[in-house]
Amino acid sequence: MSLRERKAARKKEDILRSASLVISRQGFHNATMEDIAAELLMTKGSLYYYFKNKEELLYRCHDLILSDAMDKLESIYLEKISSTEKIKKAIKVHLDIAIREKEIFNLIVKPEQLFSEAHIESIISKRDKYSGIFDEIINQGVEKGEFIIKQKKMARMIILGATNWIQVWYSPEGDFSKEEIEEIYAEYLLKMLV
Amino acid sequence: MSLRERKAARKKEDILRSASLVISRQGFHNATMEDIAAELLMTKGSLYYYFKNKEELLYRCHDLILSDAMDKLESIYLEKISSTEKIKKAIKVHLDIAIREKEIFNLIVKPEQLFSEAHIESIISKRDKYSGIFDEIINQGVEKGEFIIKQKKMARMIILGATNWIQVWYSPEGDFSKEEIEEIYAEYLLKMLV
Amino acid sequence: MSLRERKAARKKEDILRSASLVISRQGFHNATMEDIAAELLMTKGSLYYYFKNKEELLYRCHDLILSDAMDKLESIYLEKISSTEKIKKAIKVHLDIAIREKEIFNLIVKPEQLFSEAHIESIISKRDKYSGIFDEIINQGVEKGEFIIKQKKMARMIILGATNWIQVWYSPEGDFSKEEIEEIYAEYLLKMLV
Amino acid sequence: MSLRERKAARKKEDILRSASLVISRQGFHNATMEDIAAELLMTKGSLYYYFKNKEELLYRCHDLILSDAMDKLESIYLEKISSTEKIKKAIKVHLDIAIREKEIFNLIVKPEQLFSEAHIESIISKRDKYSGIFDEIINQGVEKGEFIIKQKKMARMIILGATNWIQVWYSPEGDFSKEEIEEIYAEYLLKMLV
DNA sequence: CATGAATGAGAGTTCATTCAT
DNA sequence: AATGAATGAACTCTCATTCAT
Repeated sequence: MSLRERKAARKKEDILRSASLVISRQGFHNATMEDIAAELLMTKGSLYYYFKNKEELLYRCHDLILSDAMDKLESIYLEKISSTEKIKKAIKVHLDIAIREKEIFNLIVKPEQLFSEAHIESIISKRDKYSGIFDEIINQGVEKGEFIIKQKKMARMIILGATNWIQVWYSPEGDFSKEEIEEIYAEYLLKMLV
Repeated sequence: MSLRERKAARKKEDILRSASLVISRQGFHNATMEDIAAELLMTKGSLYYYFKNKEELLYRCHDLILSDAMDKLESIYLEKISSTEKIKKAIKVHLDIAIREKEIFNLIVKPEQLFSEAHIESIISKRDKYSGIFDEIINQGVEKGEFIIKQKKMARMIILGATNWIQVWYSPEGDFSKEEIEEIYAEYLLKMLV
Repeated sequence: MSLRERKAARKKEDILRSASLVISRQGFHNATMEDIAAELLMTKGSLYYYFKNKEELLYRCHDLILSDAMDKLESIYLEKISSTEKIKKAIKVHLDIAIREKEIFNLIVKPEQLFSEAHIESIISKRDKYSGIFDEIINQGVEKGEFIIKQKKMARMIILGATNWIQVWYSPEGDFSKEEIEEIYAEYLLKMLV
Repeated sequence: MSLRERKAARKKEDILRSASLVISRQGFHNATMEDIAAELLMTKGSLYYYFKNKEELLYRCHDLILSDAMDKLESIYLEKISSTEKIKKAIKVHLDIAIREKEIFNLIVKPEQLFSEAHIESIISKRDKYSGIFDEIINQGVEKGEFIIKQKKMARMIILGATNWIQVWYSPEGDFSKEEIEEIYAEYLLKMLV
């Protein structure tokens, strides 16, 4: 990759970061291209130099965060620790991202309302892959006898639902630190599995 | 209430129902005033006779559903049954509404993005009141020794998060009936409390 | 048709007329929706109440003029006169329209550049039908021995080309009146056929 | 002319050729500076080194082709052949260019829509000069008794109109070869003059 | 010389809202 | 009470043009 290309790649990332920020603040539907550009002191026209349209930009945004989440989750999955530890760590990581990227994470919820067919498939498949790791961890735990749960899919849904919800109420100024919250969530959700 | 007023009240309800329907189908951001009117074979201009603007309409819509949920929840709260039974019933009722009114329920999640300051306070207070009943049920359970849980608020958050999330994946064509799902959810979430 | 509908139909026609005018003045590519609306003292948004988008509006515009031309041409075709008279009259009518609706007539030339697949077929078929009447007149003339020409299609092309071209140079202030020009064109082009 | 200047001149020609190509393919209104540059594997910014803006480029493009046509037409005019032969040759040459440079030739039709006042005069004067040669040929033919036609200007208009029109329908895959078409056109249009 | 990047004006389109009838 | 019609602001997107490097 040449210097030029690296610069362009960096700029693209900057834009995605800016987009994430604006979206987190205003929600996607209220985030205009102008807003996103303004955040970077650019003009909206310039965005189109890097992304062919708004959907593409949003898609990349979404993809970036989901990929990042995937990486973290996968490396937990590969660790040599008990399933109990794995699910706890997974919950914490998921909470962490859900707090940081709240709006983007919401895109994962209803991609149909925002993305056209061109992207929807890829998004859903990535989302399923992500959930799949949770399933795997739960499966292993059940096999090893660490977890006692019959409806494994449902348990995963409960876990993801509960953790995603955190965006709604979490505030850095709250009574508990992020770490404390993560610890409690992990502990409580684990009670459900054992 | 005069006949005329009763007629108008009835019409307002019709509109709210129609709005709920359209919003559930398309999401709010994709539900135009025209869509809502069309559902009732009206024209969008007429809606403004009953509601002063779109936000007002959406607010009433939201309010209606939340009030309905409140009523159901309160009557459960007042029943003479164990806290365990109460929380189970509450979870089931909440799931029921979340499934039926998925899009409207989303409004509860982030009212700031849609509602202006005129309504936001009322919405949040109603939402808090609703959550408060869950808190009460949990509190009573703990006091009576039915539940063993320290972070009661957090537990409530987990319960509401998990149940709200159901809209994302529930489909009438799925492997489980709505009743089965409700049963499993109630059972699993209860494990967390005891 | 109710009064309302008649009014709306009339308005649509007004818009088409306005569009024709603006297009004649500025060419389609330079005719914006705003220009067209301004001609009628409307705002561009209103146009969308009557036509779903610019292409649709342009298509209707084009269709109106071509249909009108068709009617005139067909009635000439059905007259009980010699082929010589018919082709003369046809040429005059065509010149007449070409002068009046110069830009719109140009649409007939290159529909591909402006219309999407939704309309292109209908346009081409109408255009072909129009040319077809010229062909018929020529055919009949040849059969009856009035015309002596081998390449009938080519002759038709020459006639239409020559007459369409008139938009380029005709001016009401020129040396000849429109009627004189039509007479001369008809006479000269006829020489080619006999 | 220095080496540098010669190089620049050559490049300018390349650009004009490329522009002609792109315009022929897409029409001017759909031919962007980017398209033209891409054809030469350049970036659009570079075009501005050679031409001060798009209009200038288009003007030169147009000028090049018209000058070329002029040259060919003039040399025919100077040949020692009958007026009949001259007009035939002129028609064929004109058809040839009209087919090859269809879109550019269209510019000749309505320069007002594309060119600003800075160029319009020069374009019209060149166009008139071009037409003037046709007039001259016709004049000579009439003087020599080869042609019998009163409205000479009108006859020239018919000829140019008919021949320009060929762009609309000519296709290399058609029933007739280009040469056959040219022959027929020349023959038929001549019938009008004699 | 050439390019990558940025700009800004303007286009088409959507939609909540208003209002005379 | 209801509607048809009109409006205007906001949005996405395009593209000729500029300019530092």
